[in-house]
Amino acid sequence: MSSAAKDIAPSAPKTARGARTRARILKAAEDTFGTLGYHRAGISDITRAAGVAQGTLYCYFSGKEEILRELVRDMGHKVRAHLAASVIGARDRLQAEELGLRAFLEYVSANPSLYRVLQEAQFVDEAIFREYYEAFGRGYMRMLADATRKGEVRPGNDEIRVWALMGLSNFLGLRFALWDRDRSFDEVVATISDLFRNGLALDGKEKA
Amino acid sequence: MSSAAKDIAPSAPKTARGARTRARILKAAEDTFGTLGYHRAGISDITRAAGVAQGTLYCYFSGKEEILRELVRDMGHKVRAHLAASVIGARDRLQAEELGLRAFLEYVSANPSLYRVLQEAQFVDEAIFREYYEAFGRGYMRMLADATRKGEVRPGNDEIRVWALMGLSNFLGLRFALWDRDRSFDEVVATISDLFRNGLALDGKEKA
DNA sequence: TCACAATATGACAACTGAATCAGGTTTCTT
DNA sequence: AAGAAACCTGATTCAGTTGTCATATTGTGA
Repeated sequence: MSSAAKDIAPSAPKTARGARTRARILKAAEDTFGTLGYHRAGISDITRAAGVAQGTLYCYFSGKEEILRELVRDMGHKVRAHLAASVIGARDRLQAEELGLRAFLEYVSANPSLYRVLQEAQFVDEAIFREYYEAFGRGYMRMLADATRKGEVRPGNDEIRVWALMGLSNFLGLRFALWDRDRSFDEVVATISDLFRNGLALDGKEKA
Repeated sequence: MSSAAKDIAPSAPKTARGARTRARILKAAEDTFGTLGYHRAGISDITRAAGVAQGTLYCYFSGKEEILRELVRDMGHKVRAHLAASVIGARDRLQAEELGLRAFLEYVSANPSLYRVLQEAQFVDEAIFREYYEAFGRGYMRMLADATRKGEVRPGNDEIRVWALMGLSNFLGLRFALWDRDRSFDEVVATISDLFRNGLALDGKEKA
């Protein structure tokens, strides 16, 4: 595991051309991982899709794993930006949840590759996977705490809630955005909104 | 892809010894996949752990993938049995959810390997992965429908709810049972129970 | 225009790990 | 105890992969 040159990341591109090539490789890797999966995808599949030679890939990445890490980091930024933009102007936390869930479903639907890449990263480099969800969770917890202070949300253990909410979104995205779009996003959002507003139980709140 | 002998599953063991060996291989594969992951685990790792030769594995399985499939099927039965047993005697659906979530967390904690195997199966054979959750979901939907009829649960789109609930459990298991046991299961169950009984919102039900 | 630094090439050496199969061992039956 | 059937072995094969490197190309500043 202490090989000589393997872990040393190649230097960053120094010209615009290099930056462009690096980006092309990254995009090609995203597509290739997305369709073939991380393990089935070979370096040659990626470079062929990018239209570069095998060796070129190693000018910018130390190997397949580093590409995956880069992709996951990238995805973290993009998803968070997309969701953050989507909830601007929400009246309250509950409406923000609706907007956020819809935006997430739309994002997954439009970016199936990145979604798969993230899930597969769990088994390639668990640290980067955890980092993604922990970063996501931190932001989410801050929003819940704010909402609680404003009296929009009942007090509770927000860390647990946040993991529950992330899991919920994750599976809804998998089932209703990635696998089969046999339910409208409206329907999904409405159902979950009802859960957040009223719970599952039929009888009223225990404490008003 | 139409190779001659590859897809033909080897015959089932015909003696007790064969059955024992097959079981040993399966158990070794579970452990090996659990610690190394499906892809990092080699056939030789599995056979070494089982204390058999490489070739022996092919007496009972057509290859690595079939072992994974077998393991996922196995896990489906075991988890469902464990959860079904855990909710016997529940007063109502809400209490059943509490008991079920706790049993799930306990199961994950006690069987980290099988949990990881299931998640990785998503990228090795998506069909078997879907099958697992769809089977799970069907049973779950039936229970929700019953509970709705009994007036324990508000009417709603149970298919969507079930996927949300499965995702929620999945992430809570990952974070609080598999990764870090830094919160008691009591705390997790109580938080989710509150969500199911009262929702997230502070103000009361829209319709009493 | 020339020099030279960055970028790109692609054949290939080195390696990996799944699957095979000819032959040995154990267990059962009569 | 002999014979047969089931079971097990593990060195070897082989298809496929990664990462290397000597060489070629491109673009830029003096």
